[in-house]
Amino acid sequence: MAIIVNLDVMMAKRKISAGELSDAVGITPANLSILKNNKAKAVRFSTLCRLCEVLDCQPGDILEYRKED
Amino acid sequence: MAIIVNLDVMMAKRKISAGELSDAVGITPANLSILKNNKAKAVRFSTLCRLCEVLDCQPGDILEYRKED
DNA sequence: TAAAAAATTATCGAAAAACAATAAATTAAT
DNA sequence: ATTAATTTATTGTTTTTCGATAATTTTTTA
Repeated sequence: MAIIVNLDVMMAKRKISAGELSDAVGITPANLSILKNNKAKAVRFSTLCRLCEVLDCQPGDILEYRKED
Repeated sequence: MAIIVNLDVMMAKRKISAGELSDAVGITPANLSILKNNKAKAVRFSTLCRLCEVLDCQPGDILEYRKED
């Protein structure tokens, strides 16, 4: 029962590295890593917005609700 | 260029009112209203999680990235 | 159409969490 | 083995949620 952040799939599709993504989005590599590895407890819409913009995708491509766990 | 929170569609599908939803999710009606009317600047995953649980849906059913605006 | 109910907006304070900056540690790539 | 990239950790600042509450507005109902 958790929200899963899955950036890896879209990053692979767009062939973009964590460093490039953090740079394009405008957050530090450290903070992207926290988000990417499900250590974050919230997201600002401004950040989610930039992620969707750079990755050209929807929030649903990044966020998933899981019942188990 | 913004993240749109659209709870109305799923609320209509589940035939649940704002009052009932805020009650089931465990947040005040005031805070649900802020979220529901795009006045929030972030969401905690714990809140998004409970919304998905109660509405039996995915984050993508609630959050949308819009290029225009 | 008047009264009641529901929803929205506003304000305050407190707790939570993002985020930058930085450095250290780990992992991956060359 | 070296180098580069990523992850983890720490600290301090700023942002924002969220509860509580009240006032206002909108919607529903009698």
